[in-house]
Amino acid sequence: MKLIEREVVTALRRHGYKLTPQRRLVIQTVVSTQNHLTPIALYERVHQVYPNIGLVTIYRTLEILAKLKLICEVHAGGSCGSYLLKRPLEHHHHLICSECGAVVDFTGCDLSQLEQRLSLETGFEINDHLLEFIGLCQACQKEAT
Amino acid sequence: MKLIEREVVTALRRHGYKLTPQRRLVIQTVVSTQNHLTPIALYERVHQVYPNIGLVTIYRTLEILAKLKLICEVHAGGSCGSYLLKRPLEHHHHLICSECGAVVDFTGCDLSQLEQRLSLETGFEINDHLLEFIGLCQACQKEAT
DNA sequence: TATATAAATGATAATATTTTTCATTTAGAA
DNA sequence: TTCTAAATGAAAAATATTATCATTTATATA
Repeated sequence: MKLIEREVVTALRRHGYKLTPQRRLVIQTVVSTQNHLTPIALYERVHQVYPNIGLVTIYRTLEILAKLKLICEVHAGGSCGSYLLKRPLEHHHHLICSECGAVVDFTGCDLSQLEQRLSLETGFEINDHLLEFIGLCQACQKEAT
Repeated sequence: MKLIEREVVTALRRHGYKLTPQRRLVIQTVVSTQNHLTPIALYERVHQVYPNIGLVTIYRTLEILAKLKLICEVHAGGSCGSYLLKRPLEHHHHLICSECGAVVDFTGCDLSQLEQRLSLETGFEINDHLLEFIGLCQACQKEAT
């Protein structure tokens, strides 16, 4: 089992959730893809290994993983409602390929200065932000030629 | 008619779309709110003035306005599928109140340096980005006390 | 290891959202 | 004013998500 998979499993159990074969499979599938997946895409993959699984179980598992902040939702390029493993641990953002859905994480974007400026200018109490870049990954650039 | 409303109307006609009373009302409604609106919220408002309008017309009008880039979609804080007038003209971003849905536009965030860095590091060809801040507007902060 | 129990599952139905279809109406050009 | 392509609204269809509930199962504990 991958280290990161074990971390997810551990987090689940620490919060009192049972580790069923279905959940294990969903986690394995999410861990082993770099792409963002919709619940249905995830279902299709898991279904091939475990044909008896219900789509509801996917939704429920995603809900738990989201609550525990083990996955992130992506939005850019019409991808709302797609999820992606949150490769721990720090605050990070995503660079998304509009063609194949591959996601690269990045850190080191300091928005705090901007945040402070906006707070001052608008009086908002800023709690969170959403930053995504969208483009073509190297592989998809080559294919496009 | 507000200046900005006229601009939207003009853009519609320039692209060969007819200006129906329904479309005019949808536009008026979008122009006159600072909040982001779901198709259904928009429908409810327009419906009060024009009870005969169909929800489909809302969807179709939003589709056109989005295609002409006259409105923006917002995402942060579970607001996917909500729209907002694109107050012209420059590239800008949004600061969204999670309580009341009010949106404040801001410019002057230069991501191009970061974009360049990411391009170099990852080989991505970056085409677009999504940046939103979410928080509480002044009014909602006061109410919360 | 066997048992008890609360939690999880999957089938089904219910809800919600968005799109399609199509007959009728209408904006705007001629 | 007339004509025609475009737009509308009603209805149905397609999608996506959530709720209900009887059955099964993971796991704590005897």
